[in-house]
Amino acid sequence: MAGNKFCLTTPAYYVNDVLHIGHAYCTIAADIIARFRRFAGDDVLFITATDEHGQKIEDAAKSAGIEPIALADRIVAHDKKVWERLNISYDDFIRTTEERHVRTVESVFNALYEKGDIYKGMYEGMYCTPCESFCVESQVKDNKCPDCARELERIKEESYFFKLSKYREKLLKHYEENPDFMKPHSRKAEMINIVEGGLKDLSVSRTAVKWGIPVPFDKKHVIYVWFDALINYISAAGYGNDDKKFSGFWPAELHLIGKEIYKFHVIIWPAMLFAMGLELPRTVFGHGWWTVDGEKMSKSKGNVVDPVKMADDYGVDVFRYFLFREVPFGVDGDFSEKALVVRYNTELANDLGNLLNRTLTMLEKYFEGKVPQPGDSKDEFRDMMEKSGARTVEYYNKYEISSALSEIMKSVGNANRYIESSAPWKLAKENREKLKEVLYDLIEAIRIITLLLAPFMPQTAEKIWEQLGLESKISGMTIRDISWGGLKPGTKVNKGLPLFPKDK
RNA sequence: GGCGCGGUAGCUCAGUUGGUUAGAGCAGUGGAAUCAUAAUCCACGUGUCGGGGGUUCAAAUCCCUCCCGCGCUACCA
Repeated sequence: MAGNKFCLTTPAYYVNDVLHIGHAYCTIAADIIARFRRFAGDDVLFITATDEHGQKIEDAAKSAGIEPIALADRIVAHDKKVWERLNISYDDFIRTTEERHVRTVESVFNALYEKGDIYKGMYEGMYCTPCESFCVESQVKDNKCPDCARELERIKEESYFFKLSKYREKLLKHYEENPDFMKPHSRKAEMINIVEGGLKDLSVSRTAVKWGIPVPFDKKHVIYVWFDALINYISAAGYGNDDKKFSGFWPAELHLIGKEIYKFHVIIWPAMLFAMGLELPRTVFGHGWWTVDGEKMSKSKGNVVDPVKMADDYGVDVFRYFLFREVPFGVDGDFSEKALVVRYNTELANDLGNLLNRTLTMLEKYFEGKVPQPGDSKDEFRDMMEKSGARTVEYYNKYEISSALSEIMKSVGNANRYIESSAPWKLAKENREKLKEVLYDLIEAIRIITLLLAPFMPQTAEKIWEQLGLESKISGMTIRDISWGGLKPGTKVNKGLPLFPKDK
């Protein structure tokens, strides 16, 4: 496992909108996995991106009275601050307006054109002149525009097409042979149906749009934003600009995305990669969506959750914890501050925070704050904790990060129960040797729990680490350090303030 | 319309390839304990597993059908 190259990505976020809980959710998930992979010894390339071309940006810039690139610059600066605030450890942040990306897109477009997988044709569709846009035909009723309800006309427009249809069988074969290509599995059937039902070639250029990457050999066309944006994954991985890097990091292990853009990532993008002769990412994981207090999130309702505000009000780690604790990773869920406060009080303050606090207090009280010499017998508690740790690692490996977190919290529960059943306060009077064993077990269990929890709550983990009195930095720890017995007897603990105070 | 995903305890949800009296957390009630942020631990659930039908020795789990909620339906992300 050690030394594996591990590339993972978030989507390229469109810069016409301010980041909300949905973007944060996806990026934090990627961050958790990236942190775990580094912990597991992998050489990680964690890529996030912004998608900056297209009609929407052009329009937004116009109404703001600035150039599109100026608008994008502004949003990008903001996004970077948000990611910093949320403790996102990305290795690369690529913008689709960057030179390295533009050149890659151009060369891909050229290559596919030469190969014949991109060809010039006519796009025919229902066009709404006032909206200046084509409408999705299946949504058109009575020849009226679904957006503005005005009359549509059927028009033809010159366009370049990507031969998506050519890759139908190859895609189906790939799905068949790689059961973990699409995760979670509940999203699979629909995609297979779509592909089986037949694929139409995809229009990949626009003449009405100005803000984008021009087709290299036909400048009146601009490359369709999706075709452009998807390529960010390989331009950031080094394709066309750093071959050595690219050969190490591609194929990506994981594309993390929201379910709304699943189709682009399991049908269109793989077909593009086939056309380029590149390998497909190992896994595309489509996570669910958040509602807020039971309602759909929307600007008009004014209930859009601002991740920075949540981090300010409750703490970054608490927010990160909640997102993956409340809802199984992959399905839809509901966000509410009320639920967040309940989890804070019960699980973080009462269970985890108090576990650390009571254990350190006993250590101070009975052993002057020094970790005692453990017994050499392998007890039931230790066995249980080791098994739980192994399960946690398995879940991480499968990207079932909510299950990983849930397993960690089970360990916390086990430790609290162990205190009750062994009653150290009695042992202090009756059985000094046994007391040593129990307290060593507890403090060692906390150390391991902290390592496993660190990808979710990096700052909290550091704080616990300090309180445990450990000299080495937690960031330097590896997966080998979760094996039992790593804590040296004699270590002087350093009890501090409660991790999760309850005066909220 | 087509395709897909859901409908399990008051609430939020787990339930792998069908198999002992259907589980967890939260909330509620009672109790124990005192190391601790009055935190912790234990005990307590007559749930039509959306409705109906079927397959089977056996179904929340497979098949059919109906009802309800949600999403997608391809190129203004």
